[in-house]
Amino acid sequence: MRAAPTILHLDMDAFFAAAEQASKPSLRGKPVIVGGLGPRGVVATASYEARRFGARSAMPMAQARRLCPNGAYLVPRFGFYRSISEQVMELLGRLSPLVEPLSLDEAFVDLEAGGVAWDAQTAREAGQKLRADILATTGLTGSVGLAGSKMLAKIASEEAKPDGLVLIDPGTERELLAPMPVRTLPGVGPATGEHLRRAGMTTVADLAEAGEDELVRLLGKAHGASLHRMALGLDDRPVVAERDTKSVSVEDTFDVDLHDRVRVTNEVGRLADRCVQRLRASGHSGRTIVLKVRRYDFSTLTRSETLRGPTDDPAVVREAAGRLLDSVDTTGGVRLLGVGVSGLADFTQEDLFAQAAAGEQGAAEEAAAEAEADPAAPEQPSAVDPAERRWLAGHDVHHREFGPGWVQGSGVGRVTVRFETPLSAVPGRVRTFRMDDPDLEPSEPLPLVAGPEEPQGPSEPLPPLVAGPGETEGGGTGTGPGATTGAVDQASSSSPASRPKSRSAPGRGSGAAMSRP
DNA sequence: TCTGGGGTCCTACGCCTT
DNA sequence: TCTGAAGGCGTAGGACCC
Repeated sequence: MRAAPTILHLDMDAFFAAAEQASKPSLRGKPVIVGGLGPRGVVATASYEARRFGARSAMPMAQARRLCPNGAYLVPRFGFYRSISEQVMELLGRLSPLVEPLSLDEAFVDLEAGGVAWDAQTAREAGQKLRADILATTGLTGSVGLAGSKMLAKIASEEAKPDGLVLIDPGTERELLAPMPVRTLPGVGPATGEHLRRAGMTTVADLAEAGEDELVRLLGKAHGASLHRMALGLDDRPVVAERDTKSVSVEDTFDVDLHDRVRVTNEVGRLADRCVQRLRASGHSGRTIVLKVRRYDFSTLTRSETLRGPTDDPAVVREAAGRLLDSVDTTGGVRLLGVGVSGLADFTQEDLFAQAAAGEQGAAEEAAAEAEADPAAPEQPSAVDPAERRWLAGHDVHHREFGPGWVQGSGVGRVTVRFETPLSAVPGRVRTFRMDDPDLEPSEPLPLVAGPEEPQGPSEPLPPLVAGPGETEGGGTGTGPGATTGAVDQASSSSPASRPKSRSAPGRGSGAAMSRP
């Protein structure tokens, strides 16, 4: 196989954290951790500075705080990240009609289909231009992998991180893959990795040598066969521009386990309503209702029910979810509940039987439920006082007197704001206000880079502020109940050039198969 | 002070139909 | 008419990914 390396994989570097650093000059060069800040939150993204302390994605937030006590801890702002992602995807769309987004910060592009690359040289040029365009448009860096297949392009972009480009020369794939750990291959997670390790296979070469039959015996037909092909460097999966949604679901983990059955029932109803809202927003209806329950001991079970026809009726979904809940024992406590709909259709085929079952509860109840459903709630599942909910760590605000800034911390009736914008040359000043200060309002994120005709942001620190009661220089009100972020000023800065992420030695120095420009 | 949220895919099993 | 095989469907759970 000597396919030209015209499959491009783009991976934005520490995307959420990098976006926050670009948005907040005072956080640049400092450890930033984005994720759930509740007692059961986990890390979504850690900046490279934070990774030097050991913070990693999917790590419990409490553990990250122990490892990196001086980091800045922020809640995700998905709307903000989505707007940046759209800019990036638009740049990818200029390269080819075949763009396959994997998430907000990752995508495959078939450069050959777009006619912008046909060999290693032209692919490399397209990749370099893309990285420059992304930096100019968003102010953020992305890493690019180029290879003849999706699997290898992804491995290449991983090797390129951060802020690099790696191209895998055709014909070198097997030699390159051989010494790599089995976990390098897509589809090999902790469980499969351990399974293979017990069978004596730790490298990709071990998988290739084991043969397809042995892998099928160990892992099953589909997984075993595909893994063997991957181990040989064979991957002919095409770049697919559009994928149909298969299911829609919502779930909440509660800060404290729920024991009250009535509360559990109410939460399931609330989740069902939220699920239907998203189902409708996506233009779908669905036949199969799924209830997910994670119990106090982290054991998870699902129950599902398939209706006679697809529905997007909240009352029908609520009823089905309620019936499913009836078959689940929740004594002992529930830490997570979820409601999903699968078996999607593009239209609503009214299920007369289900409608009839809904009975007279009908419209009034539905209207009440929809009114209750809080569109702002999804990113903040736990019930908090509305006055506090407005001041989530990291979110943008505007003060009538002091201008734009962001919430550095909140708690005990106060909110601490740092007044700076993405274009500020130096970190801005910090000031603390009462949570109900009428001059302070939430605001939309500001652009990360100056547009051609946009006015520059303050290039100097804001004028000295008269120190008022509660003013802090040190940052967040990280103590007391409800505190949502920690101070960052004491954090040691780190070199942006550092490469904190551990890199697998195999593959590097195993011949010149990979090349960084 | 362990372990989020939103997905996809695969496997296994029982039941039902052909 | 009975029986067994094959296959589709519904259900439940596990693994993986970002």
